[in-house]
Amino acid sequence: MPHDPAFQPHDHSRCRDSVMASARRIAEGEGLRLTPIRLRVLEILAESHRPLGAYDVLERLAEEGHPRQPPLAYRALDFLCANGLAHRINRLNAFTACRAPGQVHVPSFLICRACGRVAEAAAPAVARAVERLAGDEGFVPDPVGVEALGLCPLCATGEAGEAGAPEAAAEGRA
Amino acid sequence: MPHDPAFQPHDHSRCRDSVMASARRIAEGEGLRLTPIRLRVLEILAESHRPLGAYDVLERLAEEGHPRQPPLAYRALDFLCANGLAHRINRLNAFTACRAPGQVHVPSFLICRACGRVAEAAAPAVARAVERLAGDEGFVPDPVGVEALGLCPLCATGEAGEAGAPEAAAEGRA
DNA sequence: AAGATTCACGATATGATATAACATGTCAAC
DNA sequence: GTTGACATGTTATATCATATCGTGAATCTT
Repeated sequence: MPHDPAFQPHDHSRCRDSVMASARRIAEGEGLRLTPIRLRVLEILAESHRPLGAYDVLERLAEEGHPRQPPLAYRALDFLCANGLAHRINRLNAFTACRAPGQVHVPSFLICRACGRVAEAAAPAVARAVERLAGDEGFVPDPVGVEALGLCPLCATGEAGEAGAPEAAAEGRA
Repeated sequence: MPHDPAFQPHDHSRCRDSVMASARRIAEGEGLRLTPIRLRVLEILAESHRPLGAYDVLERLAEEGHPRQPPLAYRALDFLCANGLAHRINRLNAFTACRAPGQVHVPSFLICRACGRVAEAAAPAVARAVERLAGDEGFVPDPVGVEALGLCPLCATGEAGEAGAPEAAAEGRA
């Protein structure tokens, strides 16, 4: 049972640092321009295992002295998503840092509807199942991920209280 | 190769009628109140194989003399979705009539990014793959469907022109 | 180094999607 | 015929996203 760190207590600063290090490495390799704002936005996303809305990100930026203008956040988020450093979760209109940049290209998400945390996983079996389904219809699918709502291990067992884990209040959108 | 009707030329009035008949049957069976507005909204959705935004629906209602107030559309859409007569496609912020009400409870969608048409299919293999993935994490998923973007048979082969099928202009959002 | 090019960012405005809140109407049960 | 449940009317606002144009900094070219 390889519990995803997102659903276990752990040291956030470590996974944030790991995300940032990967991002820098990848940006270097691909010649991406990781400007201060883009870096900071990625860091903001990486500091939480809960997806953040564009306006949540904007709010943080504003607190740090940036102008409170939506394009500021959307541009950075679009850039990060386009380059595989972050993902958009349509179901939530929200964004999350990619936890395995450069590796997982078609992420699936497990979204806890109680505490809001999200785990990212490669799900080749899901993609295969979709391709089989699509093939029957003559449909040619782009790479497919899935956004699965449900209960994370902590909330399912009530260990952490379903209303939200201790870190909930401090960590982004409820 | 059981091509989905959504991706083949066919008589829309027939599938609309079939959807409406099923809806009435189900509503009767479950004691749902299919009011005129709800019926009309379902019919509007059923007349197209392209999903419609809430404001598209609202526009049609307005043309028919209803007030142009968002809650009018959202209430009907929410009702239809809650009772399995329509589905929301998060990826598009749009709605589509359920093509198999009472049968498919966890629909997957094949969304053509060229012509905008959407086919609905049961995809138990997808759900199983997600459940397996989730199980590894101790995550308990709600029933899962997938919203797969790609090219439908017509657009993939260029048979119908990728800019949109003949019916495109007449039928809802581009 | 000067000029050209590219692209990130600043700034304003607006568009698109969705819901809160409260009032009114309708119908059926009792 | 009153009550209660629920659908709808109405106003206002919240939330999410993009168009557009100007400015400035970095890089490229010569």
